[in-house]
Amino acid sequence: MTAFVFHVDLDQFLAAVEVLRRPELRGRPVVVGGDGDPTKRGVVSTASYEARAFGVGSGMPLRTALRRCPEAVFLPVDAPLYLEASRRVMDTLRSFGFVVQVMGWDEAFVAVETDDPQSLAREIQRRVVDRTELWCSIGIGDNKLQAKIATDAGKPAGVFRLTSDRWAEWMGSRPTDALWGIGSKTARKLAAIGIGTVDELASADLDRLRAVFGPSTGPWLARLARGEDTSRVSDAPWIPKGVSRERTFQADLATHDDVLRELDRVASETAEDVRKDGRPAARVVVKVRLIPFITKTRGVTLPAPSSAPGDIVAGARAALERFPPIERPVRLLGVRAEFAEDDPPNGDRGHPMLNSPGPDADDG
DNA sequence: TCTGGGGTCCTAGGACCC
DNA sequence: TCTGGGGTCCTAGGACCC
Repeated sequence: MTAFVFHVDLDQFLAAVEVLRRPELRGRPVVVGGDGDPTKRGVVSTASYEARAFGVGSGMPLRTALRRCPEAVFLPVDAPLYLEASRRVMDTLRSFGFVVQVMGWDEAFVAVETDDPQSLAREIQRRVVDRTELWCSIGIGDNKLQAKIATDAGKPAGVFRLTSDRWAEWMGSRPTDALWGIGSKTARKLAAIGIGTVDELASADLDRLRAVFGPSTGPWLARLARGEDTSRVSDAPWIPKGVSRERTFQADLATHDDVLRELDRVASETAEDVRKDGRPAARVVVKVRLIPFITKTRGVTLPAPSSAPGDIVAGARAALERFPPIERPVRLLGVRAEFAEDDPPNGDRGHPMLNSPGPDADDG
């Protein structure tokens, strides 16, 4: 028996769940996002494959999606529905007896032991379809990073293996942002120092990377490019560090009174989440997005950690006063409450999503 | 094309201390 | 005159992910 990591990712998850509820939508372009009104501010959460054929994709403004595919069916995000479908999928994955790490509504890592990973992956897919009527794709890797990247190559409804023996051949000539953790900004920064491909990053000079990206991030980028990841698949319960609420307004806020009124509303929602959590908040951070899409944050540490809604709202007002005078229309307000740190800080910092042991924790 | 909402972690710079 | 050398904490911003 050999250990592998599987990455299981539901295909067009939100759209697929909507089609189960309304079978007449099958085969039609379906776009899930915002409150379902494509003339409002909002973005696409999931587009069905039929909609993708029109150039509609995740993260795209709904107004753009409407222009590209006027005949699409636009639906609001129905979180409770997807959460329930997700729970059934995750329960199905756990029914195999392996450790399952849930990564969101529609994906999970599974730590498996098998002599035939392809067959096991097909078996998992089959059981998920039988129990939930939802199709997933499965990436097979020696670690989470490899498995995560493998999944996309198998979509839809596929199985793809990207283990260490195949890494360099499959990834080497791809652009650096094909790696999980490198986005457009980092890719551009890498390109500026002559690193365009995964191969080039894998063999890049570490001191150079340290100088440009910092002592921790630099070497980590090189490890990513080599397909290295020592983090474990963990089913430990997730404990949020804070809670936040934010609102983009359909019409920008023009007056200070409007801003104050809406800030109180958003802060009250955050306060309600704090109350539900049960832990007191230690710090409150306000986010303001101005026209044209300029985002600033200011925060305050509360005099003492508190769960009282009045204290959260007062903290938000105090944070707002730390901004320079707001002289442009406001398109978004957000309020985040951070809980007091009970545990000592984790010295094993790694990738946000990989939860890896970090730069100093192993041989590198 | 005019860009949601909810998160996490890393980095840099200033304050402060010895 | 030309300004130590750390260490830690706090804050704002950047980047990324689902």
